[in-house]
Amino acid sequence: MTDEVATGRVLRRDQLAIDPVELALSLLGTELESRSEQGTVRVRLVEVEAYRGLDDPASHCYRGRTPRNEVMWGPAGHLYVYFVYGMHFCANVVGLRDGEPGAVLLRAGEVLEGRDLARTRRPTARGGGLVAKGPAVLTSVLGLERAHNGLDLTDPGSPIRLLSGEPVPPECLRSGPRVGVAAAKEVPWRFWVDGSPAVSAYRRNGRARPRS
DNA sequence: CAAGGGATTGGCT
DNA sequence: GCCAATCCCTTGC
Repeated sequence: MTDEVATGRVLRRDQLAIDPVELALSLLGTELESRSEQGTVRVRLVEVEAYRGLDDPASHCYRGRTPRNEVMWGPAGHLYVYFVYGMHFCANVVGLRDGEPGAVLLRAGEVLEGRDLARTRRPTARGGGLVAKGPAVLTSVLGLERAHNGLDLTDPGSPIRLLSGEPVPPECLRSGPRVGVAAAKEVPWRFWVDGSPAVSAYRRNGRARPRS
């Protein structure tokens, strides 16, 4: 292996096999690294949302096990990728609570490495390749698609890995309702890093609202 | 097997 | 602010 880990170490499965709400918070500040023939893109995660299995009407696995949500039943630390709106992919890190399915949607990140490749993969995104703002932009920038579903992020040899990154100062942590979720819209399971340019605009009723 | 709608985005009004 | 793009999964008949 000639690769070098850019920042921190690859996270272990036992660090991820926790309640998705807790996992969501702990994923802020970690880094997701994608390596391919095209090159490497590495992002610092700054916005995530928890989806917690059988109790959560907004979760994909709320109604039980199906072919699509299979990966959400574990093991933890694997990548759950799904296709939405006929054109976008979204990516999650699988977490568990007492053996119940769950996952954390990755909504946004700051591009730390591979800006040019990021821009090539998502030319229309604003930010000139420096930010991945929105879950579908994030997957595009990292080159994630259907084939990556189920991939183990804790395997050091995996093309997609989760790295420990730098801790986020506690005073920068924020939480609020999840974006674009019709069910359980008051549940504050969206977590983000205050002040990051990559974080989505606050939304209500599924639409963007101007900042006051 | 048909139909509804979705954890979105970017462009246009 | 509004809406089209565009596929697939899930549900229900």
